[in-house]
Amino acid sequence: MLSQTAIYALRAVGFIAGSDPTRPILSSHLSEQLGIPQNYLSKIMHRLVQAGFLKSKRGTRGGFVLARSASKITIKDIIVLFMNIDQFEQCFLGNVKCDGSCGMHAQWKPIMSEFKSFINKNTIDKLF
Amino acid sequence: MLSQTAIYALRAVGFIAGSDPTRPILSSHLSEQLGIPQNYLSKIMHRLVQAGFLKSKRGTRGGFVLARSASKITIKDIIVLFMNIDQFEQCFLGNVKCDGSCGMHAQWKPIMSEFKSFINKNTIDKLF
DNA sequence: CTATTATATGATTTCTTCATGATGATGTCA
DNA sequence: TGACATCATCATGAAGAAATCATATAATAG
Repeated sequence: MLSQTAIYALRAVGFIAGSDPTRPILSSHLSEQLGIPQNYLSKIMHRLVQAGFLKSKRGTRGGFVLARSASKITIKDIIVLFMNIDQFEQCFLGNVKCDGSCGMHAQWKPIMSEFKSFINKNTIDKLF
Repeated sequence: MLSQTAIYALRAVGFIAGSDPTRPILSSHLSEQLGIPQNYLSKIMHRLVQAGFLKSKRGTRGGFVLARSASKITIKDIIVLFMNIDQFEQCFLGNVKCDGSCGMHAQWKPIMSEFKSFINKNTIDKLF
């Protein structure tokens, strides 16, 4: 459902959201606590900074902090950075523009609606 | 959600289930109609034969037919052949053995339950 | 028996995702 | 200033999924 990378990103952001906001979190600390390969995580963090969800600070007492309130960042915001969200619009057998004629449509649509609503309404302060 | 290969397999099986059962379906015909690379499909078909869902016949008037009634083959039966179904048991952030303590568990579980029930109760005669 | 029609299958290539290692750049503090 | 801490970036590699190529094998028709 989610790519490994998206999962890593959500875990990392969630961890930061659950920490003392006055203390930057080290990339190495995240890596250790969450079991994410350090260098790989480093790139993920960088993308999160560039996208404006985190702020990074180098040097002593550096690390990562949230760039905005955790309750203002949805799970979906993070997911779209790391995976193609079009797949959530597809019908069961991968048809992007299913007009409802496929036999599964009526049953499949509500399941995906639930999922989309789930990632849309939940913010990262609920992750931990 | 589903791997490309699983989607191909379901489309192929669904197509056969919707065809005249007295006439074997050619692999080349499936490939054309469903837009699946021929040689790749050939291997998928072979796995379906080995697993007992299809019967194959070579030579003139050969092709593939269902080995048993379409209403006796669930979508899940096909899926498990082509992807690891464990991922459907995971909690939202990939934790296989989430004890319910994660913040998302209560919301996530019913969504996955719906999905699992969906693939379990629907048979391939409903695919077309 | 042989030409034709099909499926079967192994080897190889390509693409993407995930991961690692080494090095560069920058901020802090004594 | 200089040592160190920390993020940033580059370049490479490993693994799996997807796709392709080439060829083998089998059944049928005539």
